[in-house]
Amino acid sequence: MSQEQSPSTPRRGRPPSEVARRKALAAAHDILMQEGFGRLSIEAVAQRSGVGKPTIYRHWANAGELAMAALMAGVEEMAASPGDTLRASLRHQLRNLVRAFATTRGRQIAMALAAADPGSEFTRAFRNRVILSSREEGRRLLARAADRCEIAPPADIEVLLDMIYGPLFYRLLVGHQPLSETLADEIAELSLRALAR
Amino acid sequence: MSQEQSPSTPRRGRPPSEVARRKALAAAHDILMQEGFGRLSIEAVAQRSGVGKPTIYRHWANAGELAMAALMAGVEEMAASPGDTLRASLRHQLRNLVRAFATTRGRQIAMALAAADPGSEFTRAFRNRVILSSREEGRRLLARAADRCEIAPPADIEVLLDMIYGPLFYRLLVGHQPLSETLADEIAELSLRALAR
Amino acid sequence: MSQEQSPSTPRRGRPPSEVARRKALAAAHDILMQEGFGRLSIEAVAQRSGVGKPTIYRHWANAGELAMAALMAGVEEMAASPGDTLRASLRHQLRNLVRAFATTRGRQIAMALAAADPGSEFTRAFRNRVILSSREEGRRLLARAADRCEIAPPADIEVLLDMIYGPLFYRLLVGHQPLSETLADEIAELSLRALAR
Amino acid sequence: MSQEQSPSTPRRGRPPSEVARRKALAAAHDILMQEGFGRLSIEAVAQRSGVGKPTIYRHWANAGELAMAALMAGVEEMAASPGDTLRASLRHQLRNLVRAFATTRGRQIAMALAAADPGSEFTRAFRNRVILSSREEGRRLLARAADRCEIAPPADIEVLLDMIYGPLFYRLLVGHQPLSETLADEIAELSLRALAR
DNA sequence: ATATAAACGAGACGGTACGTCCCGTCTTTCG
DNA sequence: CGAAAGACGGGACGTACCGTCTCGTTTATAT
Repeated sequence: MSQEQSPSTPRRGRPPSEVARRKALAAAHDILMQEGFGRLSIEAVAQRSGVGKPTIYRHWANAGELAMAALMAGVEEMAASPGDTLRASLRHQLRNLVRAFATTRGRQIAMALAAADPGSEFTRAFRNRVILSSREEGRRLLARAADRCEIAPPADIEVLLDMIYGPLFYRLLVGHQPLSETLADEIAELSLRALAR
Repeated sequence: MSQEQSPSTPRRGRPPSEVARRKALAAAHDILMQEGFGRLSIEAVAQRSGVGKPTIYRHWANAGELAMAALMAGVEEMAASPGDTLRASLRHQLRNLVRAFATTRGRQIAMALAAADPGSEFTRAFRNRVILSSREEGRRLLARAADRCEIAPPADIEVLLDMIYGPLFYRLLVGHQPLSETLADEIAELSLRALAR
Repeated sequence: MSQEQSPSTPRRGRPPSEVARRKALAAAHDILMQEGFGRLSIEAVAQRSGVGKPTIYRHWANAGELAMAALMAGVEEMAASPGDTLRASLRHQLRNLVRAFATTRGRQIAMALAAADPGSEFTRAFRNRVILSSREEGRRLLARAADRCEIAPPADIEVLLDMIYGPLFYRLLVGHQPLSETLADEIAELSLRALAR
Repeated sequence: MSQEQSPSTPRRGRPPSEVARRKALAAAHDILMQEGFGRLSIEAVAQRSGVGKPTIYRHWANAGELAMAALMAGVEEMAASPGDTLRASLRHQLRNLVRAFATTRGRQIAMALAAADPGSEFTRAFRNRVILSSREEGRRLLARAADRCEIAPPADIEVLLDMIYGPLFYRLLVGHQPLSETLADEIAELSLRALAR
């Protein structure tokens, strides 16, 4: 993995393919952050990274996939949200999410998702890892709270989850209101009220 | 339609052709429905409509704006949702929305919005007319219900509105669950529970 | 009082504006001198002169004709070349021609002629007034010299004239040698030698 | 970068396709002959030849250069003009030239030259190969004749050459007289008279 | 005096072509 | 062999002008 190279002979031998892959991803990420999704082209990535276009096409089918790959790379799996009560852990998770998405990257993630071929395998992976992982974490939080008899088991947990996590993407996409900590706290509050026995 | 002339504008020269504008919009709409947002190019619209490219550019700055205009044109202002109770009228509105967005046009609307320049005047108009008009109608419904003392005045109405209308766009964009009537009904139910005094 | 009418037309309505015609010509001339023949467009002339495009098209059929008109306007009919002998008058005329064509306008004249529709009435007029008038003057000079018995009447005067005036356009168009006074003098000299009895 | 290879074979990457180049040239030539210089557009050449526009622009900077290249391609270097005397060889060469230029191609050559950027490298090459090569051949003929003591060495050979070859382009461009064999013969005759000792 | 009518400027129209960018594919050379 | 470099046929971009066509506005006669 780490092909240590002597600094005096930088271009000796053929660079490993993993290096090319990473250079392409890094260049794609830079372009996304600096110029936006609309300016991300295979051509530009090849030029900026020094990786050949055919090599890029060997890894990703089109610019959309490359964008999703670049955006996925930077996402660390959201750690389980700590907290003694459902309120506390939900608040904690939502605040993290708001912080994560109220950035340039957040906007690019939404655009990449909207532009992606909805049926593609790659899109599904991106959706699960980047968009729906928090929703699944939320499902676990609710299940644990129900186990603790902190709440009644919700009738339609899918809709409830969408009401918790949907507003974030709604605001991110539509932009009528900012992604703020208040939003996170208030969603947690209202969700709990809807679950009150 | 409106023959009113701005009194300040003397309007020299040949006036823009309403016919050309409509032909371009119709062609754009057809392409969106038949081939999708990604295939909507000014070139294709010009060819299909018989309208010259410069004329199209005189009306819209790029393909995104043209798409939004075409999608906006078909949207009739959502009529005030009837119903004696908040529950009834909210259910009615949400079912209408679900029906409206669970279509090809719905998907195209989401993609157009995601791809649009967020700061543009045109984007703002599209957002307000197509995306946020239902949200404003919901605000009116809630206000009337509070007036009738049917519910307590909600603490943070903005977040509540996002929890009502956000899930629709969340599902539309992410596609993890279908836009169904059950969703509409369940959102209405849970929202009311969160508002219970 | 004066019931005088043009015999052919009663001339109702507003007469064509001589001012507009002149403004267009002046603007065309300026563009030719400053930017060259290739940049002369009806659009640019309309913009620079403040004259409407249709008005320009009422006077000239295309940019080429307008260019020729503008170039013709500045050409004063070459006065009869003075001189006691053929040598003197030919030298005088050729020096004048060299001076006239070794300018920006000279180059534009050649380009306008090359680009013009060879069969057009306008082109013929331009050719006769701007290009061939000097050749006709040369014909007169030769005839007069023959009358004076200064030279023998040339066998093929057309070819001789082309050998006198052709080199100017050859150098103008091809640019392999400059248009200089030496050229003028040498042409006169060699022509006389060819005519020596 | 410092490891610059020998200039003979430095070529990395896919080499330019000679086939594409030739197809473009052939299409350009056809258009010139059938429709004329004014109708030669890069677009039309791309369409007719099946070569992509960017590929055409990789070879030639604009339609003018492409036209010159197409016109140059068909010109076989004028073989040395045979003949025992200067009169014979000059006559022979001029008759060939007249025949070569009294065609559609001849007219297109004149127009291409007039429209070309006079300073461009390409224009210079065209001028030398197509326009001035005959003039250089004429210089050689005259030098040889002077060596043979057939004529006196001319005082200003440049002007003499222009008087020999200028009339052809003069007639070609202005069109007041046809390019005929008589012209060729008469030019030869008059030139010799001017050179008579 | 007041129509009437022609020419005016402005400017939008359907087009053609421009020259550029990027697509995704393909050759070729090199390490 | 795999990866770089880079040309290829394509297609769309957004712009410049083309030459034509309304518009509403002068400007001159002809009623």
